[in-house]
Amino acid sequence: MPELPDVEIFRRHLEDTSLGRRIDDVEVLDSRILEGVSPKVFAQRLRGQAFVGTRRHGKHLLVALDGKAWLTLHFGMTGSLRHFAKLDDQPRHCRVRFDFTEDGHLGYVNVRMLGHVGLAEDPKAFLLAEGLGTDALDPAFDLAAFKALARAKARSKVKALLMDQSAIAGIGNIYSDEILFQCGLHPDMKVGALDDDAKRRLFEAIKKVLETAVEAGAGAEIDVGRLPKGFLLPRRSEEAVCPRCGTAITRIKVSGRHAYICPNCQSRH
DNA sequence: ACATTGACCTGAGAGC
DNA sequence: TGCTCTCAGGTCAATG
Repeated sequence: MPELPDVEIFRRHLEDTSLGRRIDDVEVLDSRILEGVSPKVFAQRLRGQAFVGTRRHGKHLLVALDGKAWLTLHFGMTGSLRHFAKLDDQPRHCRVRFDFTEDGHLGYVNVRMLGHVGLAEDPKAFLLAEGLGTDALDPAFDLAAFKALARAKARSKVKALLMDQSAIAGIGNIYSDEILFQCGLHPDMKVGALDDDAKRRLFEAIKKVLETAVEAGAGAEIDVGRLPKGFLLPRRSEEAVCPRCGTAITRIKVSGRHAYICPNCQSRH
């Protein structure tokens, strides 16, 4: 679930429900999710602080506290964020719970525990240490920047480049498939084999697909029913057919991950 | 410099 | 009902 669009939606959910709220207490329900800090210190540092701002970079969410620290959140494959009113409503697999002095609780939920929650002094230094490339939706990431990346990563497969967080931050398995489907490129292609027009189409698909997915997530999560009809995303199965040409969708393995493609629409040229 | 594999975790769903 | 197997939207380390 949590690729850039999902994390952006979590960010907005936090802004809508929890910004300006003061933390009365913090409950760490599973300490394995914490990175670089003990539950005791984590709770001590947060108690009495308020959430005053948010920042997303790729799949990472950072939350500013009115002290100088930042809360850092990464969601792995199954993480999410949910505000709830009463303790009775605490979602399953809630690993960290922020209890506000008023207006309920914010839960960091994560089934598979692949993800981390921590504290950072300085967001820039934190992102640098994580080794992340530019955020895929950052306006500074433009066609020229993408072409420069493509030159540097000419020997990678296109799907691997899209998912490489040190190159472009925010795209994972699902959205890399969607982007490649939308611009008609085969995931197995070498980046170096893309001509100028293919690079431009790929770059435009990155922006378009991610923006469209964020728009489809006005609620707390992406509603696949609100995605355009031409999206592959709701059709990730081998029983599905291409929304464009009706050819059977197939599953192949690329760079160690399963990719769903339309063998008719996605060419190697 | 790249791809591949397995490990980290838990739960859902399929098949028996 | 319950067992076993496979799979999953992320990342990291080890290996080829």
